[in-house]
Amino acid sequence: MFKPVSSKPSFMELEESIVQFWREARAFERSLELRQGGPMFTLYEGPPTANGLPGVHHVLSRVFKDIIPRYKTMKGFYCPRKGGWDTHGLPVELEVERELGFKSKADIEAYGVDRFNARCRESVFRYVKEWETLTERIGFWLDMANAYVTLDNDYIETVWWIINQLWEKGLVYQGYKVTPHCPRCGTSLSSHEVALGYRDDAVDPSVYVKFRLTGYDATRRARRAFDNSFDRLREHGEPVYFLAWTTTPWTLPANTALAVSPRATYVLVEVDGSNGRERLVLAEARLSALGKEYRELARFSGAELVRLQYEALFRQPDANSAYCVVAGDFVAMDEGTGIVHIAPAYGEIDLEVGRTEGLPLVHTVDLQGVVAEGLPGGGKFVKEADPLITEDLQRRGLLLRSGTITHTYPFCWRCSSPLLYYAKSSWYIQTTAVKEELIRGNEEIAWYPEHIKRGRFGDWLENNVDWALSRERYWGTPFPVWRCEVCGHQEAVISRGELKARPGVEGWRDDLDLHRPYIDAVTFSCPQCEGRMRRHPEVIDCWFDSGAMPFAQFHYPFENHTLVEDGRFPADYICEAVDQTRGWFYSLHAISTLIAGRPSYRNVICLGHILDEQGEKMSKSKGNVVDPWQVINTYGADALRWYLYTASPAGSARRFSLGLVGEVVRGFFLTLWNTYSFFVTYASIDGFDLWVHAPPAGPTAELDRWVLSRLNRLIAGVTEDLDHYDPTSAGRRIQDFVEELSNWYVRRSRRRFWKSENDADKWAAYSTLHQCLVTLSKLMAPFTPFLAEGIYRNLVCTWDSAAPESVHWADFPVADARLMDSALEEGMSLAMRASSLGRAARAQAAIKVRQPLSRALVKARTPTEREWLARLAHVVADELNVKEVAGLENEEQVVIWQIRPNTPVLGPKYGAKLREITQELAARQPAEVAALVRAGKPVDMGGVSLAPEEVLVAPKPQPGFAVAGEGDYLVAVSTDLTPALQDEGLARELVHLVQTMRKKAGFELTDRIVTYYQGEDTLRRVVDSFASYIQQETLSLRLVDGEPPSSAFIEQHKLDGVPATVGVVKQG
RNA sequence: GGGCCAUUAGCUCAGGCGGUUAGAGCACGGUCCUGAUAAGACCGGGGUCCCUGGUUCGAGUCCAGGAUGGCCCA
Repeated sequence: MFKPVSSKPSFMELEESIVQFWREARAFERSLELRQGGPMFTLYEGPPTANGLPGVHHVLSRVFKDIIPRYKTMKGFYCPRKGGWDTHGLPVELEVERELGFKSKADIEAYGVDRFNARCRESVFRYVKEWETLTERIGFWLDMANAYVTLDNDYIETVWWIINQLWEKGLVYQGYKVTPHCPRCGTSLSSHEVALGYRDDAVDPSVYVKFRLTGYDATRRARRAFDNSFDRLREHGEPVYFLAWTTTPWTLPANTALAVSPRATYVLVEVDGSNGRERLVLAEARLSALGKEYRELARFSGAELVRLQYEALFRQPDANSAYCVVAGDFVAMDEGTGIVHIAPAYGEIDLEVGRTEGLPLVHTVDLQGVVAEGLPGGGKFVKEADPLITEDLQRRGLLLRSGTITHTYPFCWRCSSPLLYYAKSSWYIQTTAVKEELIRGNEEIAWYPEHIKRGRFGDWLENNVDWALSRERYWGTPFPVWRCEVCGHQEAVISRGELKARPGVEGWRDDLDLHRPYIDAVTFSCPQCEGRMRRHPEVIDCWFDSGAMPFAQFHYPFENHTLVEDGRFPADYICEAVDQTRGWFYSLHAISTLIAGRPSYRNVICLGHILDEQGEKMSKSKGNVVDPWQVINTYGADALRWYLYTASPAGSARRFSLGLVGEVVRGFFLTLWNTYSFFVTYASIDGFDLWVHAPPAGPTAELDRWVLSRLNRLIAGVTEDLDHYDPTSAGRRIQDFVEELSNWYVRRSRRRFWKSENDADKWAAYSTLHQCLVTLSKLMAPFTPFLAEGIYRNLVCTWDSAAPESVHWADFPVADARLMDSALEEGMSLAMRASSLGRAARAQAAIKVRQPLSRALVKARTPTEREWLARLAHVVADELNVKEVAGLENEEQVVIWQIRPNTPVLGPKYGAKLREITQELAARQPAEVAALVRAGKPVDMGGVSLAPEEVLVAPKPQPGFAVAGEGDYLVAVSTDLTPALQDEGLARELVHLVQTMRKKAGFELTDRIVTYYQGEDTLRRVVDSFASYIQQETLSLRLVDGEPPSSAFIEQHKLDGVPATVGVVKQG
């Protein structure tokens, strides 16, 4: 019937055999086919890049992606899951560059863009086999055979279509913007890339520079208001300098303005300088920046300084432009001098100021970060030029002081070059145009954990800036805008077909790879003049690729144009780690809002990161990465999955180590497995047959009704949790149930399984346990698909040929409210507590449980509890090995309250009087004092009133009892041993001994034996009076008083001090 | 510098709306139980509930400020 189950399972072997079964049975495909026609449930796979090996953090997101569709499938949904691979982007290029030993873009050009991109294309699938193997082994059901690939021409074509749509709406523009630029990689970095490279310990120069006051811009200066500030500044002597501060001296040659806070107070001070006394202007709040003594000469508001002019630090080609002071609300008073140096080419705010003030934009550094010739440090990289520029200023007396500062500064996350904020022309998508829609759409998305919605993601949307789309690189989706080299006319191409059909097209082939350099060669005639249209050479941000996947994975709208109507858009569920808030979560949201005007996903689990044992982020550079295979090969994929689901909530960072996964196996899997193995073993021995023995009308035994009530409550709880995308709570519930099932239901039911009569009660027990285990396998199927499958197939498919062959094809259990009985559950919980306290009482009296006792008394709190106690008395009696369980009305029956003064408290308070109080207290009626104290009332002692905490009350068992209490509960066991009880104890001792010997002798569970014994009269008497009990328990056909044959397994023992020789012999 | 999250026993984590003596598992020590169990039961040691202040009759829980860590943004 059931296949035998080892009590020492190898989860690895089980899992591998199930991988095999799934392959042969096409289990995943069938699970889809069976639900075809059901409501659609869509998962979007956030595509990984296969140019590196998968780590534990990838397993984390993959198993969380897996569990929800598995659950939904069992709930009747049709859940196709299309895989995907992300293949473009700077990281890929950098990896290849490193392999080739390249140092700059020039190396790539020299090597050949075609060869370079070919290597990129190869590298992104380098580990695809490893990814596929691991994906299958961890039980992530995903259609990898039809995975989308971002480098496919079809995929690129959809991206082109999207950009064309935005182009037509006027949302794509080219603008000057200051972007974080990597001088080595030669490209701008997206904000999410910049975020990867901040360092808190960047050491940079800190220089205080003097700008010499020369005059004021009379043309634009309001005549009456401030016309005397120039004179007032000069009246104490010249020269006068504005003092500004910077950490990037290399930007000083590009300075075209100084900014002050219009509302702040500025002061003119006199200090000792390199050339004697000199006069400086700076904010009053920043006087400490001088670092030396000063004498205040005059005060000005910031507004009074506006439009004053100063001498450029370095001679510039257009030095006739005004170098003047401007007002800026951004000027802060927590660092620097309150006067901010403005270089519009090298700062975001600077550029903005330049725009509003009409300042010239001067580039003094090229895109490789090399300073222009003719300037100090000319021909050198900016960081090498910094000290040379500083020295030059020093020599010319324009430096107040210089030093270094340790602060936070961004570096290129891949090559570690310091990023330069650099104004250059770039393509943008005007996402700010749909900011309100982005925010409104976010309201429709359910985030888990919820705080991400209004917090991290919501804030990000509130602070939305236009998406910098273009990258001056090679390996990426080519930017689909062509420009006429004669008249400058520009167009965004929609598709391959449209491009091919352009008049005068050259360089086109039907099998053209749309990547660079091939697409660069495609030109066509300008529709507006005689010129030729050439493509802008940029590629696009690879985040745009990933965000385009809802459409591009189906080559929409060129194919699958019904995907919105048929439910493939939007996704019901996506899941990635929290770092994707600004990555994929955003790119998906932005693109679908721009294109479809609505969000592309309804539910998101946003995972926390995996940390190592020390709580540090796992990273290759730290070398603390745990290889998932090590975990799988030690404990199995299900153990890893279970740990990831249940150890901490999905959104929390979780510490990870091999040992923690091991605890899952020991604490949970083995408990479940042993219950399962127990069932199979005994059901097989007894010939339990569900067709014949399952009770027709459901269980009647209290224990069965109890466990089924618990089971149905579990089903309801797990369903609710999973409906709310909370596998963690669901898993913990399951864990708690398994604990109860094993340590209460099975333990309490052992007698029922072992008894020799095959009555209805026995079959009910088997049937109930079977039902629990099968239901558990279904509940656990989304969590631990292998273990669940193994248990299910053995418990169901072995006898029911009509049942689904895989648990993953089965329906998820539905809770039956009629089977839930909360009163019974509470009653049983009381029985458990009484048993636990009773055992504690026995332990206190040092009487082992094997020794029967006459009775236990239990004090309950309410009449209802007393009633339940009466009904479940047999359970408690059996558990405690007592003949009778009765209610306890009056505690004094079993307990004497001992009263002591709390001397450490009373001593300091009453001093010498304490002796008197002690005597008086001893004279009082203990029960009366105890009642007062336990009720929290003071004890009045003629003149002195003792507070409850000043009197210690300790229960002491009455002679003949042992007690244990907790809260208002109290359990007492009678410790009086009658000769009859002692004999029975001895009988049980003997049974235990024989059982142990059977085990030692290596007998099978069902072997019948003959037991020989030799000893004193006591022994003989006990064996005689308990013969049938002993025979039944030990499966002894006969109990023989006499010497065992030499073939017997024989041991000498002392049973409660009574010497005995016992032998056991197997009987055929 | 700003935002979000976290901080409870050696470790991993629970602790709806504020309520009396703050819990579980693992680990540790002891005792017991066991013919399903690699398990289980009982007892014990182990706590500044991150800190400070506030609200309240009462704060692990609410509020403010701060510290530390993680993530994100600058």
